[in-house]
Amino acid sequence: MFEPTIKDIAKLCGVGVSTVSRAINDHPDINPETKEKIMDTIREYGYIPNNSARNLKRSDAKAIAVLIKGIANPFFISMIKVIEQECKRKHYAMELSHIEADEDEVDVAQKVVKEKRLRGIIFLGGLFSHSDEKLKKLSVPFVFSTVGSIPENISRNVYSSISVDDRRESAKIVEYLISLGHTRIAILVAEAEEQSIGKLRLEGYCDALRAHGIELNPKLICETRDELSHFSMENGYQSTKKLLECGESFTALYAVADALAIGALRALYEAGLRVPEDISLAGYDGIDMANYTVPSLTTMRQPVEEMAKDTTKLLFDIIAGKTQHQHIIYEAELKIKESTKSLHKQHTKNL
Amino acid sequence: MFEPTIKDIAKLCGVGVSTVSRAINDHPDINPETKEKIMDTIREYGYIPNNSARNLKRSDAKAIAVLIKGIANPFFISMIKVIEQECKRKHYAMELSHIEADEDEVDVAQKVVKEKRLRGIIFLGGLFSHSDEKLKKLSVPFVFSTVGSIPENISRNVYSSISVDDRRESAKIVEYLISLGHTRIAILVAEAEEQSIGKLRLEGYCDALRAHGIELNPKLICETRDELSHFSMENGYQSTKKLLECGESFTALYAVADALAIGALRALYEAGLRVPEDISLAGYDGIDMANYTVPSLTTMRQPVEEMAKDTTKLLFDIIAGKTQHQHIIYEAELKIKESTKSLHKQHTKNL
DNA sequence: TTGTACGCGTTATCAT
DNA sequence: ATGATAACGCGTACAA
Repeated sequence: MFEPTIKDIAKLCGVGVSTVSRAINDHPDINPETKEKIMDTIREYGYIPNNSARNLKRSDAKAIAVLIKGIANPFFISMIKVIEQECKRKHYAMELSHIEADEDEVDVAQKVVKEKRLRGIIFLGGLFSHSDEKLKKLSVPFVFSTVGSIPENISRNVYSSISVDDRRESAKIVEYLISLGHTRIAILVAEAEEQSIGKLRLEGYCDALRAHGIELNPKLICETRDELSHFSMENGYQSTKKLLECGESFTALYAVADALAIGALRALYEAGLRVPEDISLAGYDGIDMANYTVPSLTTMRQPVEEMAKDTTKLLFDIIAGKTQHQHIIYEAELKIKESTKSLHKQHTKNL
Repeated sequence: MFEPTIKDIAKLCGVGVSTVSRAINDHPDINPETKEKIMDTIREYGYIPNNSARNLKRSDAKAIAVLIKGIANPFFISMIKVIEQECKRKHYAMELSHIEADEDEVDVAQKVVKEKRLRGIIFLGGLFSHSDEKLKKLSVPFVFSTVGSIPENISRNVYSSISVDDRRESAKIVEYLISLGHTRIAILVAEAEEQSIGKLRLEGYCDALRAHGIELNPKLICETRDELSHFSMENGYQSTKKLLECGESFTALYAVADALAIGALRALYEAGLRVPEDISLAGYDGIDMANYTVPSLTTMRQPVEEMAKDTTKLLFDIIAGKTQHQHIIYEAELKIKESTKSLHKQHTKNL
């Protein structure tokens, strides 16, 4: 297969390479006829400009990159869609790139920037415990957006961030359970490592109990199995079974992710327990599916679309020099659905 | 911010550029001491090789690309994971790229190949109605893998494909419903355009009914709403409501995707209909979630992991010249769960 | 073992 | 309006 270059096309048309270049890139200073002839032969021979060569020359590319850590997260999918739309509106190209779990996001970012000459970066997911020094090496502005953890040591001037305060929001939903009269509240928590979102949500749970003088019962803290992927339904299912087997009684179960809650729902059903009559169940995230389970799931909804939109807008504003770096924290929204019930008799009807 | 090039590093170390190049690329013919010194200064100055320049020189990159059309599809996520693993095992790099709905996959593929000098391509999703002529322009082998439609006009020598015969498998699950004694079987179908997977699955439904002499009732064919995204739970929910409102009676409902079925499950529940006592419900796809609904969902499971694995293996084999192009068609697996029930009284206990 | 010099395919600058 | 040519940053043949 013959792969023509710009030179070949030039020769074929009997013109210089620069003329061909002008034709390709819609430059104004070219004779329409020449251009047409060139475009014809380009089509005929199936010429495709080499992007590497282009990027090599280019110093600026009216494009941004979105770097995702953890592509399995359904949140990111919906965020990407929104970001994509926003980029289109601004006539920016969007380069999507996937970072492996063991890769360093900043390193990858640097490479991509060099390669594609981008104007900015959006980080989706991943923890962000990088040193300021390292972050400063990134020559383009970037926004760290996550439905997940809020970074510590915020370096206000080095980058922007869009996040939800997991610990605080997690406490809120536990407070809600407490307000319903629950005191024996079990928690299903995955990946409780330092700085992880699981850990943060667990801390929120502890905060809420403490604030209401409810003693922490370690037996009610169910750390999900590490072999299974975090935040999977399977994991929620298995862990709930384990929790039930241990025999400690509880009236409410809080799963730190909706996916876990959905697995839990099934496990409770199989154990003959009715939700919410026997056990109240609450999730966290606000994924679409939570609306369709039977019973539908009480959860904390993270404003994903809004966050994605603002992330993009913020990045473009920074690129345009319209604003400094910002750190925006969103509130999640308590969505009360069918899976939770008050223990106070007089309230029963309202739920 | 100073962005050093290979020349800068060379100067800094007092060596030639080729020596630096050798150091970077782990060439054997270099003095270990020189190499160490070079690597040190590289670290110190934060030098990052420019990938565009590299790709420009390179003629072959021990890498493949995965081009996804429709990133929202949860299947692809699990397929990507598997493909990624396989690539790692073979020490191949994997370039993930996302094709927009309105983009031409072959065009994108050509660009990516030129840019990255890849050895092969995996197409995930998308219809594949490209002319042979166009396909031949792709200079590297490619495998078209889909849980979805099986391409017409198979050009056996131009490319490979891995697929499931949607029409046939769809007929199977309808046959199963028929075998349970159902004759008034409604279908929830999305995106019934020509050649789409929705259409194919609908045809399978028609095939099965016809084969059993059951007359097609147009009122029981519920085309989901186009405004909503295809195959979403919301769509399944809304469409089922519409179907129920139209008043036509049926004993079984077949949703051409599990996501639709999950929405349907909720709609049926809200209408006071019990599954499977009042209505049997069947899905298609075999997504993870189908196991956790209450009741769990009878569905046709597509062997996603296996397909992904074989897709990768096939591509590597073709690259290595070990095999010709192949067209493999997988069977889906009927997973009988709680959502379907026999109408024959004597069988009730078995379900 | 190391350095020099060329070329990869393109765009931009400068003449013409 | 068009063509020649110099970069862009890197790998590599070849010479040393």
